[in-house]
Amino acid sequence: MKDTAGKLIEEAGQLIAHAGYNGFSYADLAERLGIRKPSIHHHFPSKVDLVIAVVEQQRAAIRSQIAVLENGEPDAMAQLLAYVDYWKRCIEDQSATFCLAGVLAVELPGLPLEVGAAVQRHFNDLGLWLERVMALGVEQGAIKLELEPRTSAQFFQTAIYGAMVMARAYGDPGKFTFVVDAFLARMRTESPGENDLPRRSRRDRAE
Amino acid sequence: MKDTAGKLIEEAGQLIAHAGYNGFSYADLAERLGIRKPSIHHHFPSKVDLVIAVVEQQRAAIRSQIAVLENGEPDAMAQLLAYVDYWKRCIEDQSATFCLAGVLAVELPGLPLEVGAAVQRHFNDLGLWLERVMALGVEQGAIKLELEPRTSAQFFQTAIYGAMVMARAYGDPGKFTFVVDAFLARMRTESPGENDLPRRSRRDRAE
DNA sequence: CGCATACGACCTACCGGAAGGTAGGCAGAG
DNA sequence: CTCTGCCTACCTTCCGGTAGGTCGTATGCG
Repeated sequence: MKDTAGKLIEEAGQLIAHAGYNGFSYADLAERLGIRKPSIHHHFPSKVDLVIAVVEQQRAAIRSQIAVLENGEPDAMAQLLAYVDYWKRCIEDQSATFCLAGVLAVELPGLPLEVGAAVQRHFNDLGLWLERVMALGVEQGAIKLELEPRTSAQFFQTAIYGAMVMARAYGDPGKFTFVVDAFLARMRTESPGENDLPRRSRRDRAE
Repeated sequence: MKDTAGKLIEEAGQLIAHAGYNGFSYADLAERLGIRKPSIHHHFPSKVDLVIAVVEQQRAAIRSQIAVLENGEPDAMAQLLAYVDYWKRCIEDQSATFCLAGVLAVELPGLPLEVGAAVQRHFNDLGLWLERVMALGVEQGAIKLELEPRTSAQFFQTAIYGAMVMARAYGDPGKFTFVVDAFLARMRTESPGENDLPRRSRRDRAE
């Protein structure tokens, strides 16, 4: 039910997550939408415009999701799990096997400057939110934190993106879940089972 | 003092690490070497051949470095630190701001199959070595390991590549060192100085 | 030794196709 | 009557790759 511009952003996002900025063309995109190549220019004058729109849309989506979590979910660990579960689902059901901003970040030195700037804004948003969640989690006693919230947040972000690289490199989506779960286990306070929080179930299924 | 084929592999490696497979061309490469574009085909018939050669050369270099470490350095933690220090130096002095196989891994779904296979071989080599080192480290009591060596190795690899993504995304090479050090700190046995094993010297120098 | 041959490394010139992008037109809805 | 959304036709530039030639050196051999 989306308009063409929206579909363009959506499809472009998938293509970027698949093979990066230089890995897709207006021709690919046009074919997916069932329109002609120059029609894309009507919505996005240049490829740079399009890709920036894609990143900014992703950023907006995440920001609004963060807002929902921060307003509706008081528990820090539950917020983190919601975020992690989102990516677990995306990666395991193949609907998105990598964060598109992550792909762009890796090829960032070769990207147009404005695209790079948008990517950095995305990472900043995410990093700042994680910092808030970490601080909250320590306060709540759900997260053990021998380090400062800032450090833990960066560490967590590293684990997420590193796990995506691993899943790609080994061609095994399960690797993401496996690695991220191992990380979460270490981050929790000791003996999480005896905590005040209900835990859904065991997912640690051997790989 | 390298021959042209060697220079091509070296320069291509830098270009790939910079912007990925689709982010460089034979024209770029020719300009760097000061030769004409078609001359490259004399050494590497196709771009796929060239890139595979680059990955395989990198892989061979790492394999031989691993062999040196495993024969000459009995201490597991010291082996890990040597590996980490290598990347710290490369990233902080900007001589290589990302593992080229890592860049290729991220865009793997859009790569020629043979290139993807070479990239996976590289990751396998690295993963298997890390597994051996982890097992050795636990045996030596230098690494605390509530998880199996296999899991810890994957976790470590995740941290390395995740930290590279972070350094790129935030445009800050220091982030790599920062995050990796935080990871190493968590991985070590508590108060490593009071262990049963003699440790050569303190290398934990704060960042 | 002199000389032919062969080969490696590079060159110029060129190809078909795909890249991102432009110009201008046409149909339908407000 | 205009504006939006799409079209066809076309442009320039760059892509990876080919064909074929030149030069220098190394080798084989009478």
